[in-house]
Amino acid sequence: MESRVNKPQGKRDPEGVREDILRVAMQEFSENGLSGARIDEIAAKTRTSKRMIYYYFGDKEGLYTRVLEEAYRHVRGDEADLELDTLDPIEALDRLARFTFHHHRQNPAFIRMVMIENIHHGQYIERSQSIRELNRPAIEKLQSLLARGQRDGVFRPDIDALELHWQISALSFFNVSNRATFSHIFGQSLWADEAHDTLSRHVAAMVLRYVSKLEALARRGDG
Amino acid sequence: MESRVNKPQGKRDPEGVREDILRVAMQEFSENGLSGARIDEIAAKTRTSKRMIYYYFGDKEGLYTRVLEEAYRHVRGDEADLELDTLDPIEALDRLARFTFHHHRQNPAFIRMVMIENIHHGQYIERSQSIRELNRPAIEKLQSLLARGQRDGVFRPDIDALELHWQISALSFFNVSNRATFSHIFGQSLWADEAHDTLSRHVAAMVLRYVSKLEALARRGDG
DNA sequence: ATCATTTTGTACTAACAGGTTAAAACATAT
DNA sequence: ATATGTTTTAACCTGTTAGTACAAAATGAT
Repeated sequence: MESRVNKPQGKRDPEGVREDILRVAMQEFSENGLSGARIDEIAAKTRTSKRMIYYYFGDKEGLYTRVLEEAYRHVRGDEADLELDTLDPIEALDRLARFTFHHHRQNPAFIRMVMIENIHHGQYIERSQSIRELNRPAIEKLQSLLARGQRDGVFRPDIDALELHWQISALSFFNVSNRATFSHIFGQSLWADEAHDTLSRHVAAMVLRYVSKLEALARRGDG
Repeated sequence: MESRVNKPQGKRDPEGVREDILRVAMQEFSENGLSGARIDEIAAKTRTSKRMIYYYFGDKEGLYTRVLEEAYRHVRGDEADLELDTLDPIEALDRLARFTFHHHRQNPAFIRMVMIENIHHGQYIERSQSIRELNRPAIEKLQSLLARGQRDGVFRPDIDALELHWQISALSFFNVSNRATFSHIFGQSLWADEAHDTLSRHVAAMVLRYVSKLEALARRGDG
């Protein structure tokens, strides 16, 4: 999608090589896991050589760690453009929930990297300060959204922003992460294209119902 | 916990050996994944030898598949004793949600096996008919619970049992599966022992609010 | 011209890891 | 006892894989 802007005319392109390696490595790690991915396979799919992987990233774990960071960075970038401040709190929360659900669904490689990292008990993410800083702002935004809704009297006063973020994440993440086992057991119906919208609406509804005061719900008259 | 009842006095004990292997293999696979686990390591931790693993399970994938089945079997066994039929629908759903949340938290090895299997796109669970049959009844029970609540006029009529099961699972699963990354980014607060009860209550509340008619909620007067 | 950085290429290695060979010990039925 | 199938032991084999050694060259900035 977003390729580098200033490609050098000469034959050297260190940044390009790095990015090429990272792109291929993301593909391979997210598909096969840390121990499942093969350095030789990654090397073969880049336009450079195995030697360069070690030159730039040291070892397999170093490469994996950089890929993990890159996955978070790439995904959190998109979330900035939501402009929730311009909407009233209910609209904003509805939009946020649907966006998160949709966005996770669009980024299976990211989801898989996070799954893999959790299998490893988060031992590589622990080395990364930047990932933490990348994600914190999401809570603050949600916090201020909640505060607005509480000031307006439409949201319950005892809702915790972190917990709500957790709930939205859970519903959105699981939809991608557990699709294989869940749909083997219970069928594909929830993942048909038409069901996607429905599910997304229901997730948002669940969140809004949880957060809203009863009066506000009754006023909006949904069930 | 449940060890074999009739241990033979002689030196041979095929069933015991099988179970011993499965127990150790579950430990190793759930900890390290399919490609991360080591047959030699598994063998070393059993009271038998590597050769016996191949004798009983064919190859690594065969062993993994049996471990996966065993994980589902073990976990689904506990869910039968809930006796939801004796409670009124609201109580029953509350209890089901809390139980699921708690139960997932008590069985991290199961959660990890499911995560790992999803990383493999469910290619091993696909071979197992039994796992499907183990899980289907859960939906039927939930379906009849919903029907009761709808008959009583306390639940909304347009709630889908499969979708609701999915939602409860998502909230309960994510709590275990993503603990490492989530708590690295946002802190440990949601996983403190005291927070467990709170979170569990909130998950149940979220589910009940989603499912209930507004009148029924107002009558119960919770916010 | 100098010099650090980046790239290429090949061959190698040492450990590892999944899987096998072959034969012995055991249990049981006849 | 002997025959027969099952379970267990111990040593062995082979392909794979992360990572390196070594050597040299192309490039770009100063």
